Amino acid sequence: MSDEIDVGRKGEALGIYLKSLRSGTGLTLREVEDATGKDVSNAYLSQLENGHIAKPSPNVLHSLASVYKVPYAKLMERAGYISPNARSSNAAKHGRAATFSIENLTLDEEKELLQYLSFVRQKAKS
Amino acid sequence: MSDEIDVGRKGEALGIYLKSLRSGTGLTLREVEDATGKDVSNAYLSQLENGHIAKPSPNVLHSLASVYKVPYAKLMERAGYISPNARSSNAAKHGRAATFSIENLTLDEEKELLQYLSFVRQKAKS
DNA sequence: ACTTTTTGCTAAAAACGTCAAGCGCGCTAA
DNA sequence: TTAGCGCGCTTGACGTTTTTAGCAAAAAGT
Repeated sequence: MSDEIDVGRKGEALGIYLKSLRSGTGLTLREVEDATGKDVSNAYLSQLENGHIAKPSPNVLHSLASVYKVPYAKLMERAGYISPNARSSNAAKHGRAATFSIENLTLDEEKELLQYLSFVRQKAKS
Repeated sequence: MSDEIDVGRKGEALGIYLKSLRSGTGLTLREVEDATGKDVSNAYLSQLENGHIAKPSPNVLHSLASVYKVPYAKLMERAGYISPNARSSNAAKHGRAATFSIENLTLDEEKELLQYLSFVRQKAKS
């Protein structure tokens, strides 16, 4: 269909956002690579910023989010992992069986989880 | 498009749990396959995690339980083999600060939370 | 000027997760 | 029994992500 070198399109929004974040800090690609502890290579980050990757893995997004100091969920949203107004058709609650594997949480994990939950629910309101 | 996730239905709870367990260890599908001694193929594990398998065989669950170092009965329970209340005291498995107020989660919220937890845990490694 | 280093970037290969197709085994019905 | 269906499970792909190795141009020394 149509042409060929139609860059990203999907990852374009994410890419531009990432690029703006980086230039906001003045860091180079390799400096960001180091800042993530080699979690994200400079080459890969370049592909990311230019929209060549549609859906980077959440791990990558998490690393970048902490480097740029933006909420992880924001990057997740731009990458299309969570729909901005994902009020699930499935409004049914099943409160009782929520005794999930959310035992064995560290304090930090619990904190981050609740933070993330509030984000999700805030989204759902809209 | 359409990252709609209404798959499985039955194996959904088990699948998400398995997925969170795996990314908790940072292993890949093929690495888990090797870890089980080729007991569980990577493709099958993928189907498992995505809820495409209603009732995996107990020996598969047993292999995975030993790889992930979780009680075998727990996986059996999630797979629907044994009733949830047929377990010993729920007092404290690991004594962590685990109080989590997730009484009224929707199914989708619960799913997203567990996924997010996976990422957090994988990130926290090393 | 001429090196040397650093920057952003890219092509190719590797690794990843998942899908499609099929095999095998237990079931159920006649 | 035998024929068929259903479903767990494997194998072999396919498309995407991520790594590796390096490129040309700009920057910085000398």
